Amino acid sequence: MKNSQLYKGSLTTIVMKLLEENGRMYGYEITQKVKEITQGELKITEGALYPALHKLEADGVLEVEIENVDNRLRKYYKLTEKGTAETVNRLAELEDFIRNMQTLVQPKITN
Amino acid sequence: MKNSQLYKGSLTTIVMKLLEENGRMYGYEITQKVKEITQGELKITEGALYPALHKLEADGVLEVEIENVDNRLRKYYKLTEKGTAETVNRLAELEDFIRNMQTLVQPKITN
DNA sequence: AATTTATACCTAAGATTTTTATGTATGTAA
DNA sequence: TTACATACATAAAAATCTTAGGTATAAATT
Repeated sequence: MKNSQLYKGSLTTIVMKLLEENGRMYGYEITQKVKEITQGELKITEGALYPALHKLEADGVLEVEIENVDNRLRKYYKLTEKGTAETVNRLAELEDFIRNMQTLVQPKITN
Repeated sequence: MKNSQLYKGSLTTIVMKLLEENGRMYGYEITQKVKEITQGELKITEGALYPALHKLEADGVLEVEIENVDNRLRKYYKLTEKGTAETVNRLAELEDFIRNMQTLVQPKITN
Protein backbone atom coordinates (compact mmCIF):
# COMPACT_ATOMS: atom_id res chain seq x y z
CA MET A 1 0.00 0.00 0.00
CA LYS A 2 1.48 3.29 -0.98
CA ASN A 3 0.85 6.98 -1.29
CA SER A 4 -1.20 8.74 1.38
CA GLN A 5 -1.11 7.50 4.96
CA LEU A 6 -4.87 7.24 4.77
CA TYR A 7 -4.75 3.81 3.16
CA LYS A 8 -3.19 2.30 6.26
CA GLY A 9 -5.63 -0.20 7.67
CA SER A 10 -7.72 -0.53 4.54
CA LEU A 11 -5.73 -3.24 2.77
CA THR A 12 -7.57 -6.27 4.13
CA THR A 13 -10.94 -4.65 3.53
CA ILE A 14 -9.99 -4.02 -0.08
CA VAL A 15 -8.77 -7.59 -0.55
CA MET A 16 -11.87 -9.11 1.02
CA LYS A 17 -14.18 -6.98 -1.09
CA LEU A 18 -12.38 -7.90 -4.31
CA LEU A 19 -12.56 -11.59 -3.45
CA GLU A 20 -16.24 -11.29 -2.60
CA GLU A 21 -16.80 -9.77 -6.01
CA ASN A 22 -14.53 -11.95 -8.09
CA GLY A 23 -14.76 -15.32 -6.40
CA ARG A 24 -11.07 -16.04 -6.40
CA MET A 25 -7.91 -14.12 -7.26
CA TYR A 26 -4.17 -14.50 -6.89
CA GLY A 27 -1.86 -11.95 -5.32
CA TYR A 28 -0.38 -10.41 -8.40
CA GLU A 29 -3.84 -10.18 -9.93
CA ILE A 30 -5.03 -8.20 -6.91
CA THR A 31 -2.24 -5.64 -7.27
CA GLN A 32 -3.08 -5.17 -10.93
CA LYS A 33 -6.81 -4.98 -10.35
CA VAL A 34 -6.46 -2.26 -7.71
CA LYS A 35 -4.13 -0.27 -9.93
CA GLU A 36 -6.63 -0.57 -12.76
CA ILE A 37 -9.71 0.34 -10.72
CA THR A 38 -8.06 3.39 -9.18
CA GLN A 39 -6.42 4.36 -12.47
CA GLY A 40 -2.96 4.05 -11.01
CA GLU A 41 -3.69 6.15 -7.95
CA LEU A 42 -3.34 3.30 -5.50
CA LYS A 43 -0.54 0.79 -5.80
CA ILE A 44 -0.57 -2.12 -3.43
CA THR A 45 3.00 -3.17 -2.71
CA GLU A 46 3.82 -6.84 -2.59
CA GLY A 47 5.63 -6.36 0.71
CA ALA A 48 2.30 -5.38 2.22
CA LEU A 49 0.05 -7.73 0.27
CA TYR A 50 1.66 -11.13 0.72
CA PRO A 51 2.00 -10.96 4.50
CA ALA A 52 -1.60 -9.72 4.67
CA LEU A 53 -2.83 -12.66 2.59
CA HIS A 54 -0.90 -15.09 4.78
CA LYS A 55 -2.41 -13.58 7.89
CA LEU A 56 -5.94 -13.72 6.51
CA GLU A 57 -5.37 -17.36 5.63
CA ALA A 58 -4.00 -18.11 9.11
CA ASP A 59 -7.08 -16.42 10.58
CA GLY A 60 -9.38 -18.66 8.56
CA VAL A 61 -10.73 -15.79 6.49
CA LEU A 62 -9.21 -16.99 3.23
CA GLU A 63 -8.33 -20.37 1.79
CA VAL A 64 -5.86 -21.05 -0.96
CA GLU A 65 -5.69 -23.22 -4.07
CA ILE A 66 -2.32 -23.58 -5.70
CA GLU A 67 -2.22 -23.94 -9.45
CA ASN A 68 0.38 -24.08 -12.16
CA VAL A 69 -0.24 -21.82 -15.14
CA ASP A 70 2.29 -21.58 -17.97
CA ASN A 71 4.89 -23.21 -15.77
CA ARG A 72 4.40 -20.44 -13.21
CA LEU A 73 2.99 -20.76 -9.72
CA ARG A 74 -0.28 -19.15 -8.80
CA LYS A 75 -1.93 -19.11 -5.40
CA TYR A 76 -5.60 -18.46 -5.77
CA TYR A 77 -7.30 -17.09 -2.68
CA LYS A 78 -10.99 -17.15 -1.90
CA LEU A 79 -13.14 -16.28 1.08
CA THR A 80 -14.06 -19.02 3.52
CA GLU A 81 -17.54 -19.10 5.00
CA LYS A 82 -16.18 -17.22 7.99
CA GLY A 83 -14.49 -14.78 5.63
CA THR A 84 -17.70 -14.10 3.75
CA ALA A 85 -19.48 -13.26 6.99
CA GLU A 86 -16.60 -11.10 8.13
CA THR A 87 -16.62 -9.22 4.83
CA VAL A 88 -20.16 -8.03 5.51
CA ASN A 89 -18.95 -6.47 8.76
CA ARG A 90 -15.92 -4.94 7.15
CA LEU A 91 -17.96 -3.26 4.46
CA ALA A 92 -20.41 -1.90 7.02
CA GLU A 93 -17.45 -0.51 8.96
CA LEU A 94 -16.12 1.06 5.79
CA GLU A 95 -19.43 2.76 5.13
CA ASP A 96 -19.46 4.11 8.68
CA PHE A 97 -15.89 5.24 8.34
CA ILE A 98 -16.54 7.08 5.10
CA ARG A 99 -19.65 8.68 6.52
CA ASN A 100 -17.80 9.80 9.64
CA MET A 101 -14.88 11.19 7.68
CA GLN A 102 -17.21 13.10 5.41
CA THR A 103 -19.00 14.54 8.44
CA LEU A 104 -15.71 15.56 10.02
CA VAL A 105 -14.38 17.15 6.88
CA GLN A 106 -17.49 18.48 5.28
CA PRO A 107 -16.95 22.20 4.86
CA LYS A 108 -19.51 24.46 6.45
CA ILE A 109 -21.91 26.12 4.09
CA THR A 110 -21.13 29.77 4.66
CA ASN A 111 -23.35 31.58 2.18
CA MET B 1 -7.87 6.43 17.71
CA LYS B 2 -10.03 3.43 18.27
CA ASN B 3 -12.55 1.14 16.70
CA SER B 4 -12.14 0.04 13.11
CA GLN B 5 -8.66 -0.33 11.67
CA LEU B 6 -9.72 2.04 8.93
CA TYR B 7 -9.08 5.14 11.00
CA LYS B 8 -5.38 4.37 11.13
CA GLY B 9 -3.55 7.11 9.30
CA SER B 10 -6.39 9.61 9.43
CA LEU B 11 -5.71 11.16 12.83
CA THR B 12 -3.54 14.07 11.72
CA THR B 13 -5.90 14.88 8.86
CA ILE B 14 -8.80 15.04 11.31
CA VAL B 15 -6.86 17.24 13.71
CA MET B 16 -5.74 19.61 10.98
CA LYS B 17 -9.24 19.94 9.59
CA LEU B 18 -10.73 20.69 13.00
CA LEU B 19 -8.12 23.35 13.64
CA GLU B 20 -8.72 24.88 10.24
CA GLU B 21 -12.38 25.11 11.08
CA ASN B 22 -12.18 26.18 14.70
CA GLY B 23 -9.11 28.37 14.76
CA ARG B 24 -7.60 26.89 17.87
CA MET B 25 -8.33 23.93 20.10
CA TYR B 26 -6.71 22.06 22.96
CA GLY B 27 -6.16 18.32 23.07
CA TYR B 28 -8.96 17.29 25.34
CA GLU B 29 -11.34 19.50 23.39
CA ILE B 30 -10.39 17.67 20.19
CA THR B 31 -11.22 14.29 21.68
CA GLN B 32 -14.63 15.55 22.82
CA LYS B 33 -15.38 17.29 19.55
CA VAL B 34 -14.68 14.17 17.50
CA LYS B 35 -16.79 12.06 19.82
CA GLU B 36 -19.60 14.56 19.49
CA ILE B 37 -19.43 14.92 15.70
CA THR B 38 -19.36 11.16 15.14
CA GLN B 39 -21.98 10.56 17.82
CA GLY B 40 -19.62 8.44 19.84
CA GLU B 41 -18.57 6.24 16.93
CA LEU B 42 -15.00 7.46 16.87
CA LYS B 43 -13.03 7.94 20.03
CA ILE B 44 -9.60 9.45 19.74
CA THR B 45 -7.39 8.08 22.48
CA GLU B 46 -5.06 10.39 24.32
CA GLY B 47 -2.20 7.98 23.82
CA ALA B 48 -2.53 8.58 20.10
CA LEU B 49 -3.47 12.25 20.14
CA TYR B 50 -0.81 13.84 22.34
CA PRO B 51 2.19 12.34 20.56
CA ALA B 52 0.57 13.29 17.25
CA LEU B 53 0.14 16.90 18.36
CA HIS B 54 3.75 17.03 19.52
CA LYS B 55 4.94 15.70 16.21
CA LEU B 56 2.85 18.19 14.22
CA GLU B 57 4.29 20.96 16.37
CA ALA B 58 7.84 19.68 15.85
CA ASP B 59 7.17 19.58 12.10
CA GLY B 60 6.08 23.22 12.11
CA VAL B 61 2.50 22.41 11.20
CA LEU B 62 1.04 23.55 14.51
CA GLU B 63 2.00 26.11 17.10
CA VAL B 64 0.97 26.15 20.71
CA GLU B 65 -0.25 28.72 23.22
CA ILE B 66 -0.32 27.66 26.84
CA GLU B 67 -3.04 29.07 29.04
CA ASN B 68 -4.29 28.58 32.54
CA VAL B 69 -8.02 28.11 32.90
CA ASP B 70 -9.61 27.37 36.29
CA ASN B 71 -6.19 26.53 37.66
CA ARG B 72 -5.82 23.86 35.00
CA LEU B 73 -3.34 23.79 32.14
CA ARG B 74 -4.51 24.10 28.57
CA LYS B 75 -2.38 23.91 25.47
CA TYR B 76 -4.13 25.54 22.59
CA TYR B 77 -2.96 24.45 19.16
CA LYS B 78 -3.46 26.27 15.90
CA LEU B 79 -2.23 25.84 12.35
CA THR B 80 0.88 27.70 11.27
CA GLU B 81 1.05 29.17 7.80
CA LYS B 82 2.79 26.04 6.65
CA GLY B 83 0.12 23.95 8.37
CA THR B 84 -2.69 25.81 6.66
CA ALA B 85 -1.13 25.12 3.28
CA GLU B 86 -0.52 21.50 4.19
CA THR B 87 -4.13 21.09 5.28
CA VAL B 88 -5.30 21.88 1.77
CA ASN B 89 -3.21 19.00 0.47
CA ARG B 90 -4.40 16.66 3.17
CA LEU B 91 -8.03 17.33 2.43
CA ALA B 92 -7.48 16.79 -1.27
CA GLU B 93 -5.81 13.47 -0.46
CA LEU B 94 -8.72 12.54 1.74
CA GLU B 95 -11.17 13.25 -1.05
CA ASP B 96 -9.13 11.09 -3.43
CA PHE B 97 -8.93 8.36 -0.83
CA ILE B 98 -12.67 8.34 -0.21
CA ARG B 99 -13.38 8.37 -3.94
CA ASN B 100 -11.01 5.46 -4.51
CA MET B 101 -12.46 3.45 -1.65
CA GLN B 102 -15.96 4.03 -2.93
CA THR B 103 -14.93 2.91 -6.39
CA LEU B 104 -13.32 -0.22 -4.99
CA VAL B 105 -16.24 -1.12 -2.83
CA GLN B 106 -19.12 0.10 -4.90
CA PRO B 107 -21.38 -2.93 -5.40
CA LYS B 108 -22.18 -3.86 -8.95
CA ILE B 109 -25.64 -3.05 -10.13
CA THR B 110 -27.01 -6.46 -11.01
CA ASN B 111 -30.59 -5.79 -12.06
C1' DA C 1 22.04 -13.04 -28.36
C1' DA C 2 21.47 -10.24 -24.52
C1' DT C 3 19.00 -7.31 -21.74
C1' DT C 4 14.89 -5.54 -19.96
C1' DT C 5 10.14 -5.86 -18.64
C1' DA C 6 6.25 -8.52 -17.03
C1' DT C 7 4.55 -12.20 -14.38
C1' DA C 8 4.51 -14.51 -9.80
C1' DC C 9 5.92 -15.74 -5.57
C1' DC C 10 8.54 -14.47 -1.06
C1' DT C 11 10.90 -12.34 3.41
C1' DA C 12 13.16 -9.24 6.70
C1' DA C 13 14.76 -4.74 8.71
C1' DG C 14 13.17 -0.50 9.81
C1' DA C 15 9.76 3.25 10.21
C1' DT C 16 5.47 4.82 11.59
C1' DT C 17 1.26 4.79 13.93
C1' DT C 18 -1.77 3.23 17.27
C1' DT C 19 -3.29 0.51 21.50
C1' DT C 20 -2.92 -0.37 26.05
C1' DA C 21 -1.57 0.78 30.36
C1' DT C 22 -0.05 3.94 33.29
C1' DG C 23 0.92 8.48 35.84
C1' DT C 24 0.03 13.35 37.64
C1' DA C 25 -3.16 16.93 39.13
C1' DT C 26 -7.45 19.84 39.88
C1' DG C 27 -12.53 20.49 40.11
C1' DT C 28 -17.16 18.74 40.56
C1' DA C 29 -20.80 15.49 41.58
C1' DA C 30 -22.68 11.58 44.06
C1' DT D 1 -14.95 10.18 50.22
C1' DT D 2 -15.25 8.19 46.27
C1' DA D 3 -16.00 8.52 41.56
C1' DC D 4 -16.16 11.10 37.40
C1' DA D 5 -14.72 14.87 34.40
C1' DT D 6 -11.12 17.81 32.93
C1' DA D 7 -6.30 18.17 31.23
C1' DC D 8 -1.87 17.06 30.45
C1' DA D 9 1.77 13.24 29.63
C1' DT D 10 4.79 8.94 28.50
C1' DA D 11 6.38 4.23 27.45
C1' DA D 12 6.05 -0.74 26.10
C1' DA D 13 3.94 -3.53 22.92
C1' DA D 14 1.26 -4.50 18.82
C1' DA D 15 0.04 -3.68 14.20
C1' DT D 16 0.81 -2.17 9.65
C1' DC D 17 3.36 -0.63 6.00
C1' DT D 18 7.70 0.81 3.27
C1' DT D 19 11.83 -0.23 1.51
C1' DA D 20 14.87 -3.25 -0.15
C1' DG D 21 16.08 -7.06 -1.27
C1' DG D 22 15.58 -12.34 -3.26
C1' DT D 23 14.11 -16.41 -6.68
C1' DA D 24 12.31 -17.93 -11.11
C1' DT D 25 10.00 -18.16 -15.82
C1' DA D 26 8.16 -15.92 -20.12
C1' DA D 27 7.85 -12.32 -23.30
C1' DA D 28 9.43 -8.26 -25.42
C1' DT D 29 12.97 -5.21 -26.82
C1' DT D 30 17.55 -3.76 -28.29
